[in-house]
Order: sequence, then C-alpha cells, then structure tokens
Amino acid sequence: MAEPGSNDTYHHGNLKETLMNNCLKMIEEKGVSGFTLREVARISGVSPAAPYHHFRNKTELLTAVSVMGFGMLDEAQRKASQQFDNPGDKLRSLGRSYVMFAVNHKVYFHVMFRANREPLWENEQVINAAKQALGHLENTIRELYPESEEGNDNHFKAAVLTCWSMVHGLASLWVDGPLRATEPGKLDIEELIDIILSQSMTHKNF
Amino acid sequence: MAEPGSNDTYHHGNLKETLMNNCLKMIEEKGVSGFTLREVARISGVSPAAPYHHFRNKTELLTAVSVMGFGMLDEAQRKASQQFDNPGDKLRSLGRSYVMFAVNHKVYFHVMFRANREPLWENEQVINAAKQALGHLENTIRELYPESEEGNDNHFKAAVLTCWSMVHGLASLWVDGPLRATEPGKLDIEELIDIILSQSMTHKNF
DNA sequence: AGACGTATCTTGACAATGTTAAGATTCGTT
DNA sequence: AACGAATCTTAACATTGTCAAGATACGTCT
Repeated sequence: MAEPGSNDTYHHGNLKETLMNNCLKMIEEKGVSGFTLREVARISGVSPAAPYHHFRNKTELLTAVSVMGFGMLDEAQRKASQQFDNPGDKLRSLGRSYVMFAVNHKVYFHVMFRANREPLWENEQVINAAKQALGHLENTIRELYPESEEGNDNHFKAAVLTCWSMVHGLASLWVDGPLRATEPGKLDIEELIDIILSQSMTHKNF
Repeated sequence: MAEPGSNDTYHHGNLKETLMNNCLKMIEEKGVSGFTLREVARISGVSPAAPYHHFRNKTELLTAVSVMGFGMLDEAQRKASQQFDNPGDKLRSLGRSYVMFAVNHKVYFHVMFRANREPLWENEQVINAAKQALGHLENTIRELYPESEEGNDNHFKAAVLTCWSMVHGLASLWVDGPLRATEPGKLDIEELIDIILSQSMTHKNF
C-alpha cells in the first residue's frame, strides 16, 4: 500500500505521515477505543513492528496527532480573529471557530482532549501547542481588559476562563454526545453556537 | 477475597457490587485506559470469566458505573437546589454542585462523559439517568423563564444550554487536564467556580 | 427432607493486541 | 565502493476480551 508517487520498495518512504492519516481514519470509523496499532500498520501495508521506528509506542502516535490538531486549531483561531477588528466581534468569531473546529474535526478534538491517555497533559509538546492555540482568545480578551498597573488581572483571567469554559463546554457536550442524546429533535450546532454567543458574549458583557 | 460477613464459599455473594467498586478503584489508579476486566476479576478474587455472569462485557460494566454516577449527580443536584428558594441562588448552587461533583468524583465524571465507549449515548439507561440529573437545572431555569403561551421557549432553551455548557466546560477543562496544564501556578477550583459564576450567572443575567 | 432447575463460578481455550529482540534491506555519506 | 545509520520484517512473549463446557451452590416445590 505504498503511496502513488513512491516506488513500492522495502522502505515505505513516508510511513510516519501515512500512519497518522490512517490512525485518524480508523478512529473516525471505530472510535478511539477501537483504534489499534497493528491494524493501522496493516492498513498502511507494513508489519506490526514498523510503527515503532517512528513512534515510541501507541500513545505517542496519538500524541503526535494531538499536537497536529492543536496546530490546526491554532490556524483556525488565527484566521477567525483576523476577520474582525473590533475585539467583541473578534471574540465571538473565535468562539464560533473553536466550536466549529470541534464539530468538523471530531476525531482531532477527541484525541486532543479525551483519548483516555492520562499523562497526556504532562507532555510539553502538547502543552505548548495548546497554549499557542489558546493565545488568540487571550490576546483578544486582553484588548478588552488592558493590563492594570497593580498586576490585578482578575477581570481578565475571569473573562478568559469564562469564554473558554463556555465554548469548550458546548463543544464537549456536542462532540461527546450528551447534548444530542438528551435533547429531543434535530439540533443545528450553528444555531446553538449563536445562542450561547448571544447569551454570554454580547456587548452586555464585552 | 470474600466479603468479611460472608462465608468464603464458592459463590461470592455480591460480586456485581464488588466488581463495580474495584473497577472504580482501578480506574482511579491507572486511568480509564489502564482498566482491565481480568485484573478487576483478579482483585475481586474471582476467575476471569466470572464477571460475564453479571455484565455482558467490559463496556457494560462501565455503563453500569456511568448510570450509578448519574444517580449520584442527580442526588447532589437535588440537595444543591433544595438549599435555596430564590431561583438565581438555586442556579448558582446547582452550577457549583455540578463542577464540584466532577472534581470530587473524577472517575465517575470520566466514565460518564468520556471513557471512549462510542455508543454510550445510545444506551437508554444512560440517557434517562442523564436527563434526570439535568432536570434540576432545567426546572430552576424554568422558574426564570416561565413557559410562554406560544411555545416560544427560545430564551429558556438558550439559558439552559448556556448554563450547562458553562459548568460542563469548566469541569471538563479541570478534570481532563488542560486548565491545570496551561495555567501557570496553583489553581483553586473553588475560586474558579466563583469566577465563572459571578461572570455569567449573576443577577445581570438572571 | 430430598430432588431439581437455576444462578453463579471455574477451567481451558481462542484470536487479537502492544511490545521487544534479532536479523534483513536500503539510504546517505564519505 | 564501502560502511554506518535508518528503516522494515520475522518471531516471539505476556496480556487481554470473550466464549463454551463443566462444576458447585442456592432456592424452591413437593
């Protein structure tokens, strides 16, 4: 199952990338729990031990996917904030972008924030990637709450936490299932986003 | 490893309960991914096949734990709402209770909302238990947004979704790790709760 | 009390998984 | 051309989830 461009040789060529892609594909089909290193190797046309030359273990593959996901979120947030000048508009744009990222990239979101790898948030790469992606939100809120001279940043911190919790909560409830399961009838996520944005992130507060 | 009261006989006596308890213990120590049916059986002093007489498979054990967790959340929410008469106070009490449940019962929260069992939210027991636990929040918000005659419940629904997202987001960010990982210094969850409650659930909005 | 159906537990087995060690093949550089 | 490093394979190991078949105890009915 070598790539179209590459010769079908002993060496795969770009196995690392292929493994990550097939990992995503497999999680999409069978869920995070159904994801198996051996099958990813099989699908990638390679022996069960081959992945170990690119990732220390199964967890590290997921970690790599996670870091990549945060990179994508970072990019999405960057674009979202660039679309507006007014901080309030920026903020709402960032919120919408955050939730839509989770909705449109369920698998990434799962791997980034769930994936039941407990020591995930002790990995520096992940932490840094996450900080960077979250930076856009902080920068925007900073415009609304300029740094005070006495280092009293409570209002700023409160606003950041509130906004993050808000969008992350909606994203989680949607992606994980509870919202769709407990609410009868069809739900349109874009509507829901507008609802919480207009409820909590309007000029009343910002 | 029979219970103190029971004779050490061929039959365990209350294996189902023992398995659930040891399941929680094991997840607490090794995380959801480190949880193993065989070891739970081993710890419970029983053969690897014994659990299959009480749960159809590994997933069903987790499902049972999940349902139990929602029962506990329901109870906590009930108590929290009983402490106040004023709907606004009730609402804040419910929010605090929701987050503190997640913090104090990490394992349950994980199993209830994560646990990477994808078809979890297709289980009716789980859905019903979740609906019931969520009912307290809805009832309280209903007091603030009485049912309109034209069935236009948008304000009500918006408020429910906003509150739920808010507290669920904070709980998730705390329990899963990102908040503690990205924020430098020690964090006090009780402070954080007060922050988001005063930011979003004060009389300004309710 | 005794007999019998049922619930509960054990033993033994199977395929599948994560992971490692040892060896084979190719790449890149000198 | 040669050699070390990178990449891949084969073979093996312990462990896991799960099931079938058999053993043991419990409760109930007469």
